[in-house]
Amino acid sequence: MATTQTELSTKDRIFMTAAQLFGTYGFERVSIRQICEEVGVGKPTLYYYFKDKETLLEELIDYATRLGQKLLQEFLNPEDDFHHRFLGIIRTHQAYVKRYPYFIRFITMLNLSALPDRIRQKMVMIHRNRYNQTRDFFQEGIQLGFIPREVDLNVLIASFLGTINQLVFMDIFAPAEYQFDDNKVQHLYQLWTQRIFNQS
Amino acid sequence: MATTQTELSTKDRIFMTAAQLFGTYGFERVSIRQICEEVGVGKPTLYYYFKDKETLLEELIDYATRLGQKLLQEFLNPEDDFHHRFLGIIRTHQAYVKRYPYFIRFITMLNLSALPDRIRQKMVMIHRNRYNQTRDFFQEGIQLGFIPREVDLNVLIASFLGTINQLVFMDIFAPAEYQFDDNKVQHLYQLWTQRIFNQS
Amino acid sequence: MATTQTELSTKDRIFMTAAQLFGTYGFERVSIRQICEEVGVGKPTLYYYFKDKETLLEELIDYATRLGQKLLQEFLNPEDDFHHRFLGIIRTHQAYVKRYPYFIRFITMLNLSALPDRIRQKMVMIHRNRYNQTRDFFQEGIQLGFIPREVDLNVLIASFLGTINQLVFMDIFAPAEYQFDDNKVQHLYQLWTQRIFNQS
Amino acid sequence: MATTQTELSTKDRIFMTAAQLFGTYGFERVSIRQICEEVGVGKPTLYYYFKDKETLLEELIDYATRLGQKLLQEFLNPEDDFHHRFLGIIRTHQAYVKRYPYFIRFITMLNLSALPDRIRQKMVMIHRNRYNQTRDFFQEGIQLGFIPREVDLNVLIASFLGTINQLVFMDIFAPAEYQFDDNKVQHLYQLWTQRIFNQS
DNA sequence: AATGAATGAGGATTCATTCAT
DNA sequence: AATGAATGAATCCTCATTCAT
Repeated sequence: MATTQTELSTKDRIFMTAAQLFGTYGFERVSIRQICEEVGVGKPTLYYYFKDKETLLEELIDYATRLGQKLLQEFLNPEDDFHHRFLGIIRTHQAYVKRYPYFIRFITMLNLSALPDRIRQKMVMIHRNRYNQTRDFFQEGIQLGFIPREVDLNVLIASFLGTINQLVFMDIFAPAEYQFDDNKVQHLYQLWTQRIFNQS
Repeated sequence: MATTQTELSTKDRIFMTAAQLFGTYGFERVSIRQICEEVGVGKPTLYYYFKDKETLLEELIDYATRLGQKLLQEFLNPEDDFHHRFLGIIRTHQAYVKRYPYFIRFITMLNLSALPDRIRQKMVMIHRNRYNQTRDFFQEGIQLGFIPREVDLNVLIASFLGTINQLVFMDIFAPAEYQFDDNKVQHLYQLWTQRIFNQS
Repeated sequence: MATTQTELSTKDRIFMTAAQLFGTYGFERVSIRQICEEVGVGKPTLYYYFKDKETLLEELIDYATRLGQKLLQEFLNPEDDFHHRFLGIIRTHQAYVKRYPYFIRFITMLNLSALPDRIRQKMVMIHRNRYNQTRDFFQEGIQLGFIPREVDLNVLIASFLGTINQLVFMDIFAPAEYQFDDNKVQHLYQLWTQRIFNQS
Repeated sequence: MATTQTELSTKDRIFMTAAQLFGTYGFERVSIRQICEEVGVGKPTLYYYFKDKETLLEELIDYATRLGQKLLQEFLNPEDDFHHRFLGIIRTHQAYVKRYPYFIRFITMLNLSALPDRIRQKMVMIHRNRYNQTRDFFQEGIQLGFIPREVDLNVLIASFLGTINQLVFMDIFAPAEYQFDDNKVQHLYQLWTQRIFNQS
């Protein structure tokens, strides 16, 4: 019995369905029953693979995080110059939106306040890491002279992360009107390199 | 028995407590029982004032929206020049964070995907309005020559809204580290006026 | 609307039904649903009166304990002489069996090993208290010269408590054959006073 | 690979683990999963050896019963005189407690009321047999003149069985304080031979 | 002799909501 | 304006058990 590439194991089907449903309706509004019905298995099957609902969510978050890291490795070459790496970061996010629409939706729609405590703290850590990585990157930009010293670092980070988040959000939210496409990537890149960063 | 300014009616106590709890734990994770226990009334009392949980949420959203509109009127003088109005918009958001921390928390933390349909559509409208208002404002900026024509309007809007959202989010979320204070307002204003907008 | 003496409140009906069912099938084998169906109320009604299943059990134990204490006060006059008090203790147990057959069954059939931890510890305390009270009583008997000094106190206590327990158990268990009746009380009393205790 | 005396077959390991767990937590509170995890095998393995949970329990009971019978044969010599046989019966129980603490715990803690019907009836038979054997023994004692005729036979049986049960219970339950040791055996024997039985 | 994967039935508990008072 | 008592429907989760391998 040959298994084609697109045939998913029961566990993976549960995984994907959960990502989709959590991303669509939110963690609280999706019941175990709903997931199992969608997948076409009994509830105990889900519990065979995942300790509980919270753990399922946690594994999804870990998976989504790993996806992001892989993309980052793909698009961010440490040996590139500052501008190229900046572009790489933007492209990473765009690629996430385009390649894994379910997972970006899932992770974007996760509302901190509506999560169990343990998960909430995990998400806090993830946000913090992203913030710190961005800070380190921009600090290097300052030292390299690409970023004017009078610009407030925190405001700059908020501007970058906020903008990316917003573009992702709009793509997810109203894809008919606002695609996070190459055009947007280019314009965003130009806005920063030609306006915000110093011209060498 | 005199009623001092700080004594709230039962209805208002329910209202405020709900805002606080929804903002802290999310709509789904707060039960009617929890609200009533916090307020110290029986559940039928809540239902005396609000048709159901959804309606309570809706009224909270309306109220939060009205708060925002009032602040906008206070900080945005239509007769001011473009730059001042731009600053006014930033200040409106900052004022919201500082004056009504419960409500900004409540409205920011509302997860689009986790809401009942009717409410969800209401939120969609609110987001859309905010987007359109921002677009109109920037279009005026383009016509007035403050904004370079080669900048993509959608990217610009995403940059502005996303940045503001991010600053609000950080203030709510890690107030010890990232206050949305006057300093941030100034730096954000300078970033846009000195870098992004054209220098006249 | 006159309420006769035998009409029980919903809470009391739940209480009594639970005692009966727990006594008959054991704590674990009785479901909340079963209790509610028997009483004719919905499950949330039970939870309105009792925090959870464990608490219901605990309140039943407390109630059964209080019943026993009341009976002890009725049958054990501290001013009586040693022999009469000894008889009083036996009579207390007999009265429990006859007056509150549901509760004696309930409390007798509670198996230590099959209980939630907290309840288990509570039962341990109850057993210990009963043991200590019996020990104090017999120690007085030793000092008064009714009990020969060469008898081991622990063995004596075990003999007394064990015998009483066995008589109760048999009455509950095979009431058709072994009633814990006045006849049994008399014979037990005579066995101890004429054989085990010293003859003055 | 040599199998030493202490290495148990998988079936025996399941058997012993079940005895221990049932004795500790009660039949109902121990799940098949728990047993299998403790033993380190999958659930189907258990079902390979035992038809179902009820059967497992039944086999355990049979085994425990056989253990008791063997001990009885060891300690009760039919050719001994009445007093020695009486001592033998006490010693049998003591030996059970000391040699097979798991099984005595298991069998003592089995709650009649909380068992499946078939098992319950089996236990009823076991209790009844024990009662009848004790009755036969004491009846012989009456005929032999060791037991005064005015003593009620049922009360006497209840006294003996109840006392033994209580001593076992205390040993199981609070082994630090009340060991069913040789000292207890001696004192119990003396209490009956010197006080309750006739002095020849 | 043993297992990974699956299931139907049922467990305790909580939800938003309502009725009579 | 407020409450005590009650409910149907849903929640997450676990149970004993089985099938194909």
